[in-house]
Amino acid sequence: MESAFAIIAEPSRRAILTLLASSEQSVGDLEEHLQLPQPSISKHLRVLREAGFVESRVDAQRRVYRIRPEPLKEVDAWLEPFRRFWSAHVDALERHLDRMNPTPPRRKRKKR
Amino acid sequence: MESAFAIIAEPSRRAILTLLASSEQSVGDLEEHLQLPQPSISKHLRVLREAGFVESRVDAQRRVYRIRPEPLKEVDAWLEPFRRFWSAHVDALERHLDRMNPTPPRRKRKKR
DNA sequence: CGGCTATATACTCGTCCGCGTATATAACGC
DNA sequence: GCGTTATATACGCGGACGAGTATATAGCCG
Repeated sequence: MESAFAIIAEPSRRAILTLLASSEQSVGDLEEHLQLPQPSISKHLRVLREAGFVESRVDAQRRVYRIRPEPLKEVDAWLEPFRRFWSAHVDALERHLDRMNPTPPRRKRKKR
Repeated sequence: MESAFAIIAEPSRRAILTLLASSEQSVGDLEEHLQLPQPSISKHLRVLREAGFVESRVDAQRRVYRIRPEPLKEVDAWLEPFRRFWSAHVDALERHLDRMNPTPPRRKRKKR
């Protein structure tokens, strides 16, 4: 298990991260919100922790987990080359679309 | 194979997408750039196509593939709640960091 | 100390998926 | 039509990983 992408491929882990995005949570909190068996939560948290997505603080018997942004930043950075396909000026996208569907200007429609 | 996240968990598929981000490419082009066996490329392209990441155009015997942005937009959108952890004003992040590491102001260091 | 709560780990099982190899389909040029 | 090129599909294998169950660890309170 290496890349940040493989980590967030798991739906439960994404759910955990989304919950932690709003505020830090204990394992019990997560268990309650996600309706998942506790060992499952702990296991996912371990994966997330070892990959640097989260870190934990000790509060008595509880372990409170919080987000660490670095790996997600990495994902965000990977998306960069693709943003031109939707963001900002639609021109680039349209040119791209046009190139693949030549839209013959002023000509008898051949097929559909 | 459902979520966009699962699709881009695969390194070869990310490589394909990155190549296609710069310009459309035939299967042979991809094969050459990525140094992967052709059946592997075709199989990954199939997955990407069925998940809506790419679409193909026919050019004689060649199939030329190009990016379709929608699924990546979805990933981009999912990242939104996390951007506050790094982007824009660092204040939010710092407050977050402070909360977990109280930084007792002016006190004898206990541990570490 | 003893029981309770909170969390982590161990282990087995079934499944999914990428890889490699072989083969099928299809369009080109002669 | 035939050989060749370009791409897709079929199949079997092995490894990885998530789910579930059981158990271990650790800190709390009385």
